[in-house]
Amino acid sequence: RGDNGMMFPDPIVAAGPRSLNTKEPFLLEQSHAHFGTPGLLAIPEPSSDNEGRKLAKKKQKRRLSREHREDGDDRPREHPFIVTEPGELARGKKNGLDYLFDLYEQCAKFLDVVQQISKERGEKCPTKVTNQVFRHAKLKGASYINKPKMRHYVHCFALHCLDQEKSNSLRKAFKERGENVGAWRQACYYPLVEMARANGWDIEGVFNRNEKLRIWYVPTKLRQLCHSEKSKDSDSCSYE
Amino acid sequence: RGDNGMMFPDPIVAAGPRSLNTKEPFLLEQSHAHFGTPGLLAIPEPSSDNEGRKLAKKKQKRRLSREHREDGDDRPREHPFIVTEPGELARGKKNGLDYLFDLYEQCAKFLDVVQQISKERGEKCPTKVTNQVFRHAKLKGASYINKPKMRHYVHCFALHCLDQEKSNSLRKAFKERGENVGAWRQACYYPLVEMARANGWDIEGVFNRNEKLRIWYVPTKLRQLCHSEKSKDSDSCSYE
DNA sequence: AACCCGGGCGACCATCGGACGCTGGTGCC
DNA sequence: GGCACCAGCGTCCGATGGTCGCCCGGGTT
Repeated sequence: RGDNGMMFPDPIVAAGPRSLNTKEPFLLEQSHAHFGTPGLLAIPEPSSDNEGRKLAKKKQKRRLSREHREDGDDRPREHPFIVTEPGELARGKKNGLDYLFDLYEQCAKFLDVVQQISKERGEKCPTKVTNQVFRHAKLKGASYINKPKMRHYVHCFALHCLDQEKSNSLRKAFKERGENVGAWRQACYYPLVEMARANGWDIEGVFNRNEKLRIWYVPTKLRQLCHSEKSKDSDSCSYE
Repeated sequence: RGDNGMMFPDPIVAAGPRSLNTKEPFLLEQSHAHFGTPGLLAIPEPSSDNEGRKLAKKKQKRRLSREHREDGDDRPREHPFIVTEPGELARGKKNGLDYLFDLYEQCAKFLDVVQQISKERGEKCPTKVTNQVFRHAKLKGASYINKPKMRHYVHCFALHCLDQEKSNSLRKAFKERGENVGAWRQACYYPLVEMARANGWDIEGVFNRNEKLRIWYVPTKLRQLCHSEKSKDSDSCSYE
């Protein structure tokens, strides 16, 4: 279970020092100034502004941003994932699946931090990995984490959490066959659908019952897959 | 506890038959045509369109809508609430607080229906009273239910759920003093803040632990109130 | 009838969850 | 070096939660 050695290539600083981080309010002083008697109702903090958000000049058709990238922060994209078996380090300019799954753990940690902060500030406390968490991760320098990527592989991580055994053998099989990441990713759906079937088709519940999965939204595709399989089942024994 | 007699004026049809409801897909046929082997992945239902949504020509600056209301559906606004004591029927063109609280029960029933439907369709299942629920209520003819109103009085309903006793006496007191609804509404915050204090300031938890409250979002104002009261507390015994 | 108080709820807004597809990195020949 | 493949993730989109304040109903004078 303790598979968190230094087997990962990328700059995993995981919530490193509050580096290049402009304007983090971070528990800005704001109490200490209680107003009059009905002060209970005189709520201050009008612009609590959850962690540095953008909102700056966003309507200027950011169409152009792609071409010339004037500024110097031109981060190269992450290396693509390849199918690796458990414990295997990816060779060349690739990332392995252990690293992929570690990203999910990192997100969980970022969520913890965000929850802590929002609790201290008396704000709504997220129970899932939300935009806010991705924003926070980026702010803390984990620029290699982003929403589309994490959402893309959620169900793969789900299989990894729910049936380590099956997940591992699937990885091995697909690696041997020389399949690409896309194929492996697709294949991860099937065992999960079976798991849902065994649990009365309550895929939401399957996620929620698992400590690490609870914080991830059930992917639409997986939910739909479960739904159509369920319909297929009840079709064959029609008029139940 | 069984305060659901026919003491309410409005047309409570509550979730009537699937009436004037254009294009309800409702479990549209879509299996039966399993594609090739990887057919499990060929998900149809591209436009599931959760219950009749509007989206029609919305960007035509509906600024003008208020003036002339051309069409005939000019529904008059609901009668204002007045402070009534438990069991008291409001006189004149007013609505009483028992009726207000009944509205919350009706929303709960609408949520049930929406959950049932979304489960049948294999869609995301709401756990709270969302926009979708309000939309459904309107669709079913409960046009007297609307989001701003329900959100406005949530904390009053919360007090009613969590401490019937205190809620009742507050109503009596404010009625006697001839206070208006706004004043009563404001007063409802204080007992709730005390309840939060007694529960480690976890107002979210207080809501979630109550069967009927669980489905309502904690109002921002209440959360902020709890937060500033908590800070006030820890201030006085500084450096704890 | 005229006035003013107070509150119902239409309409708006920032942000959210979700998804597509362009761009360009990568390995192979 | 050139090319074809494929996947990372910037960017967009409809819908959401949340709120403000306009408009007008209603009681009073």
